[in-house]
Amino acid sequence: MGRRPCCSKEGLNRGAWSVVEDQILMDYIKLHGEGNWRSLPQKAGLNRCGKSSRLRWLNYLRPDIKRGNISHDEEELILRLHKLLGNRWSLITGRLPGRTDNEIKNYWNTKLGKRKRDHPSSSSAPNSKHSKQSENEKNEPIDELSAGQPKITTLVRTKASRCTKIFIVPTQPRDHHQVEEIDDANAAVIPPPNPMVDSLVTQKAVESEPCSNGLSSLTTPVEDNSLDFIMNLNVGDLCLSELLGSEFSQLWNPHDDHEMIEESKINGDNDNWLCPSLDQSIIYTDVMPEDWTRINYVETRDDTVLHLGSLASFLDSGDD
DNA sequence: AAGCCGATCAACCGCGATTTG
DNA sequence: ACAAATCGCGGTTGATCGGCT
Repeated sequence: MGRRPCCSKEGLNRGAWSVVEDQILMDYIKLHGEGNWRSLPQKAGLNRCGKSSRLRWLNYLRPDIKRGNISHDEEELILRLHKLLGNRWSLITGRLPGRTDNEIKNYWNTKLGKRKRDHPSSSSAPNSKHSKQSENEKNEPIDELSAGQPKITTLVRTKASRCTKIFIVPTQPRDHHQVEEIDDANAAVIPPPNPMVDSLVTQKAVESEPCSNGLSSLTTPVEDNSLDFIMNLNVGDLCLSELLGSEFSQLWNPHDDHEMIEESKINGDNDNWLCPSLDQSIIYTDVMPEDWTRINYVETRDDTVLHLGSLASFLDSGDD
């Protein structure tokens, strides 16, 4: 694929931006909007390459950028999201309105990463030029999602995939170890794109490595307790990212099962239901809304299993 | 005062992904 | 279907600053 270097032109300004350059760029974008970065500098009368202009705008000049120190809450969130997502700065930034990925990345590398180094008992490895990560550590978030949960021996990945099945636990005890297959026709999903989280974390399926909570394969019922069972729900093209873009703490709250599920039967002309906690994703299934709160595992298309309960408690807790 | 060093952060670079023609 | 153009991301660099000797 042919690809010209961005700044092949000789004589372009480089390095720090001057006040005048900033003003020119801001004025131009105010008038013409963002985009067309390659041609923007020429049209705006800037002696910069498009890439540099874009970066300057996104990381510094954008009006919605939040200035000032990272708050304690933001820091906590960064720590938790980094555990979850690894060095997916753009995703992490998506949860921190007004912050830029560059800012969060720098903050991590200089403050949080250093702190982690100083306290090696903590989970995430730093990623700094002063202390390079090993290949194994690099970009690989640490699996602490199951902290406080039944232990699952898993590898956490930040790889996009789509979920194909959801395992849920019913409110009322039903036939023990019952497995239901939902008709594909009732399993279409039309989720809107979620700009906040477009990727996800999956946990490697544990087919050959039974974990303590009893999940040993995708077809073997979970045995959290004697009343639990797995409903094998085919949700078609449900993108797992939509699930992950939702509030798991709300999705998974065993003490407050029905809170998030409102009267949301769609149109009243079919048996499909909207799960409001899934970031307005519309999920058409035969499953009654109350069952959504007990989603326990999501199996993805690449045979990985996401343990939603672990994620929920992880996102819910402020602990390390 | 001068030099060194570490911390910080804006900016650059390379590359994969996506869009466009 | 393909190539080119563009975008966006994550890793890295380098200028600057402040503290220390």
